Amino acid sequence: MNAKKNLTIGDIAKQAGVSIKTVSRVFNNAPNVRQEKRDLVLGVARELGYRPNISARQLASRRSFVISHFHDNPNADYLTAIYDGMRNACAEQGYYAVTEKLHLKGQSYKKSLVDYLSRYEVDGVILSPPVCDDPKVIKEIQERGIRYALISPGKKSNNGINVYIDERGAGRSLTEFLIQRGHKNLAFVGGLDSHAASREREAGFWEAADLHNLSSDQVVRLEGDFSMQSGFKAFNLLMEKAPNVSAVFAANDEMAVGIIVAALRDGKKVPQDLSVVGFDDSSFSRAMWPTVTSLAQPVDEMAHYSTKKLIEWIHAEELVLSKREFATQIIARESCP
Amino acid sequence: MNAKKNLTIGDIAKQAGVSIKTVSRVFNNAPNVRQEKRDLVLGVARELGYRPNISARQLASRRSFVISHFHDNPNADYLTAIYDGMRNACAEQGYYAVTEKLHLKGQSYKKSLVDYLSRYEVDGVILSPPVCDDPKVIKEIQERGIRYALISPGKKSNNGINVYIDERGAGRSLTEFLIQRGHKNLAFVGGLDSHAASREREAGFWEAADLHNLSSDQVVRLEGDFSMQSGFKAFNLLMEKAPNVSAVFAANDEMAVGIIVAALRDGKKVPQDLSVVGFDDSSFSRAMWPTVTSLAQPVDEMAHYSTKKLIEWIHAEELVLSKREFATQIIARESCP
DNA sequence: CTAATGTTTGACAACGTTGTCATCTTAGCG
DNA sequence: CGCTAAGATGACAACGTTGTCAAACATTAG
Repeated sequence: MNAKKNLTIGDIAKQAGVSIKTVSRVFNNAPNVRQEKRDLVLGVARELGYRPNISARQLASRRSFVISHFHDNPNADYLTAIYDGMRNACAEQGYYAVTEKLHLKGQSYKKSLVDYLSRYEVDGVILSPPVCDDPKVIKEIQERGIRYALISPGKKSNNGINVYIDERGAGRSLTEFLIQRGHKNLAFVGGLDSHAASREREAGFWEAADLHNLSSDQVVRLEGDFSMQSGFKAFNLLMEKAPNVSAVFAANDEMAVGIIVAALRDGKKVPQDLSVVGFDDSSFSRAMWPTVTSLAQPVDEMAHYSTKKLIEWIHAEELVLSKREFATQIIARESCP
Repeated sequence: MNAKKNLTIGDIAKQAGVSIKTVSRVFNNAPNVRQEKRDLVLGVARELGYRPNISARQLASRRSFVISHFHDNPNADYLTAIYDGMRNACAEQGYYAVTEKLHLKGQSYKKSLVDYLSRYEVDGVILSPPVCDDPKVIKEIQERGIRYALISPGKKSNNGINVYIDERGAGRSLTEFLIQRGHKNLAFVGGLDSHAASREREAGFWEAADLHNLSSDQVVRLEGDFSMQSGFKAFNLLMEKAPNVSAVFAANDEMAVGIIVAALRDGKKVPQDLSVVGFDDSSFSRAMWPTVTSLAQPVDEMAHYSTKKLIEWIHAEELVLSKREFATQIIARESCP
C-alpha cells in the first residue's frame, strides 16, 4: 500500500560511516559518544528524515515509552491541561502520553485497570484526583512495580513524586478575597466529599472565617456535587436559609455558574446583589455572563513537572523523591471584580 | 524491575503442542485453522494468561494497529462519544484508538499532522467536523495512502467511508417541532460558518419555514459562534430586533444555554415566554435548568460503525465503499416540552 | 483407486531496534 | 615513554511477533 521504503538505523549508520549502535546511542542520549559524531549522526538523520521505529525500540528495550494518565474526572478543561503538560514533557524525552478514564464508581474499574496495565505495559503512570485518592488503585500500580506520580492535594504520600497546590491555603485566600471586598455574610458550596480537594478548600474557608472573626451566623455551608444543577439548588436553599449572604464561594466553577444562573433568574444582579467565586478557572468561568472570578491552578505546569520527574525516575534506577507545591492565582472577573 | 517472565507465543505453542505459527493464526483470526486447534490454543492461552506482545506484532506485521481520530472540536461530550464508539470497535479487532487535537486555526497544524502521521504510522484515520471539512487535511492523509473514514455531514465524498446524519432534515424537523407547538415567530441562531453542519441545519430551518408558509417577518436569523456568550448576545439582539419571537432554534446546545440564561436574567420564563431548542444533546442540555430540548445524533454508533468499516477496509486490499445515514432523535425537555 | 485440488500446518527468515561484551582509542600519570 | 584506566566504538545476539513458502494432510472428481 505504501511503497515508501522505511529508513532504518542502518541507513543512517551507513551514510554517517558509523555503526548502528552509535546511532542508537545518539538517539537515546546515551553517554560515551563524541560530540562530533553525535552532531554528524544527527545531521544525517535530519537530512534523511529518519525517525526511530517505535515498535522495534519497544521490543528490543522491553519498555513501552508510554506514560499513562488515569483519571475519573468529567472536567474536560482540567484533563486537557494535564494532557498538554504531559505531552510536552513526554515529547522532550521521546515518550508517549496516553490518557485513560477509570470508572471508579463501577465495580469493573479494577478489571479495566489491570487489563490496561497488562495490555499496554506502561512505563509510568500519572494519577490525578479523584483517582489519586483511591488507595486500591495505587496499590494495584505499586504491586506491579510501575512508577507513578501524583497530582494530588494529599501531600501525604511519603515517597515518590507528588505535585500539588495548597488547596487549603487557596481556599483561605479566596475567602479572604471576598472578605476584603467588604462581604460579611458568606456561603460555601461544597463538592463531592470523595474529592480530598473539596474538603481542603472548605477547611481553608473556615480558617479564613475564623481568622476574620466571622460569627457562626455569618457563614453558611451548603451541599453540592460539583454539578451546575447542584449550584441551582444551593442557591434556592440559600435564599431560604440565609438570604442576607452577599458572597458565595463555590468549590468549583460549574456550581458557581449554576448559582449565577439561578440568581439571574430571581432578578438578582451579579455581582451587585450577590458576588460569586469559583475554583479551577475552567472554560465555564470564561464563557459565562457575567464571567466568573475563579482560582486558577497551574495544572499544565504541574503535569509537565511531574511527568518530567517521572521520566527521570524511570531512568534512574533508584528512587527519586520529589515533592513540589505550586502557586495559585485568583483571576478576578465580573462575578466578583 | 519487574521479574515476571514474559509469556510468549512460544510458550503457548509448546503447551498446546502446535507450532507458533498456528498460535499466531488463532490470535489473528486467520483462516485455515481447524476449530479444535483453535479452541485448544485459546484454552491454553486463557489458562496461562497470555497476551500477544503489541510491539513485536507491530514490528513484524509493519502495521501499527492504531486508528487515530483527528478533531478540532472543543465539545468534550462529542469527543467522548466518538472515542467510546471508536474504542469499542477497535477493541473487537485488537486495534488501538487514539485521539488527537489538530489546531486548524494555527498555521502549525500541518506540521503537527505530518509529524503525527510519520511518528505513529497510523493504520487508519477517523475525521470529524470541522477537520473533515478541510481539504488540506484530507489531501495530506490521502497522499500517504492512509485509509480514512469521515463522520461528516458533507456526504459529498465520492469514495471511501462516510457516515452522517441528515443535518438539513434534522434542522427541518426540529423547526417543525417548534411550529407544531404553535410557534409562529421563530429565530435561528447560527454557528460558525466554517462548520458545514451549521449551514445545513440552517438550510433545514428555512425549508421548514417555507413549507409552513411563514412570512419573512416571522423568521429571523442571528449570528453566533457556538459559544455560550454568543447566545447571550443573540438574545439581546433578539429582544431589540424581534421581541415577538416565541421560539428560538440554536445551532448547538451551548448557545441555547446562553440564550436561556439571558432570558432568565431578563425575567422571562422558559418555556412559557420563550421556547428554546438546541442541537447535539450535550451535557449542557441536561445540566441546565430548565433542561434543554435538543436534537441528538447517535455519535457513538456512528463512530463505532465507521471504525468497524475502516478496519474492514484496512484488511481488504480493495476499496470498501460505504456510506450510511443515521437517524436522529429529538429529546424533548423542559425548555420546549 | 488415482490424480487433482484444496486446507491445515510448520520451519525459518524477516522486522528495526537495544543489550552485552569485546575491542580499540585516548588521556593521565609516574 | 610506557602503563593503566576510562571512554568510545562496533559485532552480534536478542526481543516476540508475522510473512513466506514448502510440506503434510484431507477431500473431491473421474
